[in-house]
Amino acid sequence: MEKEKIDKKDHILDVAEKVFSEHGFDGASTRMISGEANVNMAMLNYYFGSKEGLFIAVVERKITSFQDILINLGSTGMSPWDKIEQYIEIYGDKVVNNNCFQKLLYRELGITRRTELSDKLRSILMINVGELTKILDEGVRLGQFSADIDVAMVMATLYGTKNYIINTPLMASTMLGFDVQDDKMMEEKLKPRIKIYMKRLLKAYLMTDNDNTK
Amino acid sequence: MEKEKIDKKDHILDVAEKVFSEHGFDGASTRMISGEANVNMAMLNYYFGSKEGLFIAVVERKITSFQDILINLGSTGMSPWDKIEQYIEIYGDKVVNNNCFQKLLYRELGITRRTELSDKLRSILMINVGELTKILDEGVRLGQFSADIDVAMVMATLYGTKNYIINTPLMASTMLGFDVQDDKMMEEKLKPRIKIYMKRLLKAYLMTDNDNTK
DNA sequence: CTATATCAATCAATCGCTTGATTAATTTTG
DNA sequence: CAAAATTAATCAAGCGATTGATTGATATAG
Repeated sequence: MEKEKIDKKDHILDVAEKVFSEHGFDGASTRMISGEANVNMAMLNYYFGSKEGLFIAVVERKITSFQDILINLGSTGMSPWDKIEQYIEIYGDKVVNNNCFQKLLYRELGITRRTELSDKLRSILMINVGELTKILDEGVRLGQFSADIDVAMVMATLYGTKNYIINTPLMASTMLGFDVQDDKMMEEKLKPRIKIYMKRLLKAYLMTDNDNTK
Repeated sequence: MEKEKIDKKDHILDVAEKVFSEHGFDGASTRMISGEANVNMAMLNYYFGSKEGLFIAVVERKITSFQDILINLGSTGMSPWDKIEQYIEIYGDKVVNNNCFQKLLYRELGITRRTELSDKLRSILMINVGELTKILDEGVRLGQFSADIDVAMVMATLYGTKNYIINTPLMASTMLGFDVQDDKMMEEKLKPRIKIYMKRLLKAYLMTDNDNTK
């Protein structure tokens, strides 16, 4: 029973994650979620207290899977650039596998209100940001990266490029020429392409001397 | 009177654009909009038919201002790279001035349903995409850009980097070290920084030979 | 020049419906 | 039996939308 309870809660969270990511927090109704999960509507409140509680539970379940990805990366003996490549590898995989969560994460992060929730979401993402900053700064300090790189903007590019593809799949599919929402395509075509591209893009930017002729 | 009528509709559209971008389509209520615009709720339906009609009106009002930005760019005698630089200049300005619209545009574009609306939004954006593709292809053809660039991904980077900053201002502000939502900061610091960064980033990627050692 | 008719604009009131949440009763479990 | 889990029924609140009445300006008619 204890096991079943957990499984049931987990099942609800799976469904909620999907519905939230498809319709947004406001667009998704508790009836939608309970209906799709085949549970009574009252169970959502019974387990999670409220709709917002359910949403937070969805988010918090993912935290751990994101927290410890990059912690160890900083302490290895790799060169800064190798760390970046490794980061892109890990990040590329994570993105594809959790794209539905990523979508919901960044959509709600854009909403102006909901400060309590936004703070929680932001703190999760900031872990990755901080780790990446350290790597980039180290690269500059060691003279392996160009001295005048814009660290903050590099991260905006890394996260932004991924978000653009994940969050506006209809645009991305038209541009790329295949359906980025299709799981098979995603795994076989999108994932490697993102990785190759991001590596080349960052390598060119980080390791090219930018003469300031202007 | 005729003038006042137009101004009133325009005023409603201004308010609606702001409220929609802050709360999303579902999160914004017609009462919110009519209240903030100081008009009777029924006026929204009287003028625009429905909530969705109002939303579409907000979007369509912007179309023209986006359509003809880049049309002429393709037909000038400039080199592909100069066109790209010019594109970044124009795009950078547009972004800052219409960031609230951009936000609402991409948020709703991410929603899976709403096909009618998404199609309209997508068609607007595709105009820019097509123009930029032509420029990049031309650069490759003329041998000024590296032959193995990923055109689609370059565009995802261009649009995605901007979107990341605009759509997740709380993240971007933390990373950049100043409030990207502040109009003054936006104009004086963000705008030039985006332009400089994007030019360097694209220049490095487009004009660096990418050896495929792997 | 009045008087009448027409029309877009505006309003308060209210419609039917959905929302998130709660209740009280029932079933399941240990 | 007692506790936990589950259910159907119900709640007030808020939603988008519609209604019928009213306004004031303009056009028409006598």
